[in-house]
Amino acid sequence: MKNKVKQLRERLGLTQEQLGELVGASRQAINAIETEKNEPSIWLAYDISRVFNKTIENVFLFEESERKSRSEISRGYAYGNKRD
Amino acid sequence: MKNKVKQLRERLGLTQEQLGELVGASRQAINAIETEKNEPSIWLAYDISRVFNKTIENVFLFEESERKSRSEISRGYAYGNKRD
DNA sequence: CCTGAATGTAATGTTAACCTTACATTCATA
DNA sequence: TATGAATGTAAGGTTAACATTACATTCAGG
Repeated sequence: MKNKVKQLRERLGLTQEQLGELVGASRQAINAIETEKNEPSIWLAYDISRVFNKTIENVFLFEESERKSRSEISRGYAYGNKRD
Repeated sequence: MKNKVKQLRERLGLTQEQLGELVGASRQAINAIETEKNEPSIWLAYDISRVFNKTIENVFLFEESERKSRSEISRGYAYGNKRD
């Protein structure tokens, strides 16, 4: 899954290890996400996005990404729904 | 993790099974999320939120939730960051 | 060129989110 | 009250996201 973690981390002058400490994850877990080898758990995605003061959707780019091991999923069932 | 899936699903008149079909998950997976037995993967959380035309953070309530098996994590490192 | 810090990656093990199957319970309605 | 649909839940299996440890590579400073 594409994401902006590396870019945002470097903007804050953090190493992978420092970011890992901030979110309670290992350096390797951060690295695997940045290099798109792993997809983060929802909590790790949330914690990372909080470090950057962004939403999950603004750090992890679902639209531009491909799902690893599943086929096509319908999008936008509630297209008329105007609530956030 | 607390979430609004049941409430939003019923608002659309969907069954757990129908929502599962829309997002490519089993009925039991939807049920486990609604009853807070499982935390969704990031993709399942995303797909569910798209059905409801909402953001992940508006369907899954991290702030009000407790993490299942981890301790305290620092929040808001980049507190001065005004970008979304 | 050294040297250390940062990064990339591999191996191995654990755990939880999924799956399928199956059965019990709740609930609306005929 | 019967009956079917929806929901809740349990058991057993698979898989991927983690952890830890270890080693190789890259890169900036002295």
